[in-house]
Amino acid sequence: MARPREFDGDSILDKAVEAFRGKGYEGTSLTVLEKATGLGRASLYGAYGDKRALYLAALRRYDATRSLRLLASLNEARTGRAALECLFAAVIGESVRDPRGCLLACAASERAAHDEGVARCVEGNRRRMEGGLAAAILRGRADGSVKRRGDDARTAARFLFAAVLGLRALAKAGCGKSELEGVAAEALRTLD
Amino acid sequence: MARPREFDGDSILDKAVEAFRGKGYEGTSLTVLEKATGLGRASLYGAYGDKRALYLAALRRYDATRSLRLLASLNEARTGRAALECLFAAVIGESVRDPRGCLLACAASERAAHDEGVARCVEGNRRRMEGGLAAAILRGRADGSVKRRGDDARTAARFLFAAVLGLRALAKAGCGKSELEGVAAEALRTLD
DNA sequence: GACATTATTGACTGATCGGTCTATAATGTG
DNA sequence: CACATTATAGACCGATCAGTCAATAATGTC
Repeated sequence: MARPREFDGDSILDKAVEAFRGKGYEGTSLTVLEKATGLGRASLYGAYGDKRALYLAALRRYDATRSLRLLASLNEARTGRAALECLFAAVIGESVRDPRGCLLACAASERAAHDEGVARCVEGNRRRMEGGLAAAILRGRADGSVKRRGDDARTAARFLFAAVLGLRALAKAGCGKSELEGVAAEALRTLD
Repeated sequence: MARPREFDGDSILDKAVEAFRGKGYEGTSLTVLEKATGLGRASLYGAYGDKRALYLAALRRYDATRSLRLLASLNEARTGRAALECLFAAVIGESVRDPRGCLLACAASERAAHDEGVARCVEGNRRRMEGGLAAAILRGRADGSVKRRGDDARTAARFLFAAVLGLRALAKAGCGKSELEGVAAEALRTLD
């Protein structure tokens, strides 16, 4: 047998995520990634291949942890409507707290147009988010907390996802918490 | 007197905009910018100072032309409501046509968090857009094409701007035209 | 404990980065 | 036409980029 890895792959990816969130793909050098992860360059290359692969792995890890946690929280609230309100509140809190924003959103903006792997990851995240939001809307219709039944839940869910992305972008454009809350309230009003 | 410039500043900035839209600030080298603008490096430095200043000038130029044109078109439609519908249709067409997306949105995502000048430009654009959208909403209320009067026009306008940003982000996440149109329709429904 | 195998470290590579410098060209003024 | 001034072109700069390599360290198997 050979010498075993000295690190845990996921915790390294979590550190890489934090590094990439700071300055994006092009703006984050391997020297920075070495310092952030505490690993030598050759270890990173041995484990992930090259910078692009490391970025993709970090992106998938980010998607797997943060976005799934967001979706899981949808099932904790008492009603479908309350779940959606919680999600918007969480997104706003996050956006206000950390000006670097969502790695998936940054990846979409910076790289989706010319990196197939990033595009696929971003699209997969969108579909999963839409699915979770649609489920919450259907639950709300069933428990009476979501009155509107006019259009199909998938479109309504896609609209809410657009609102989430819009909120994140607004935060980058200097909107404060109370303004974001007003926008979220307006978006949620479409459920009435 | 001295030797005159051989180029027109604005048309150079337009070319720089196209270059930066391709790969962002960090991903666009001065060699690429030389090729895109047709100018030598020293000319670019003489005219704009450094890369960051050139980027900022290109961003302001982009804001001054494209965003103002978008706002001006708001005044051409017959009703306030029609103006807003046109604007959403224009944004969707643009997003579907060009996968690189809006330079202001990219700048916000990539650089607003650590570049004061970019942050100011992005915020200024947001305020101007919100102002234009609020005016269209008020016009719609006056001509009867916008029924809803519940909340203040500024918040409604900010919501619509978030929807525009959300649509652009959705396009990057692989949404097709018809899906974007569904989302835009949902957003405009808040005016009823 | 010798061996095969893999991880780690840190020096090293050529390429490219943003930015500068020098030499030359082009202008209006006197 | 000489001059002061500024623009242009292209060579050049040190720094940094992503990626590689050779030497060493750590493991399980036999």
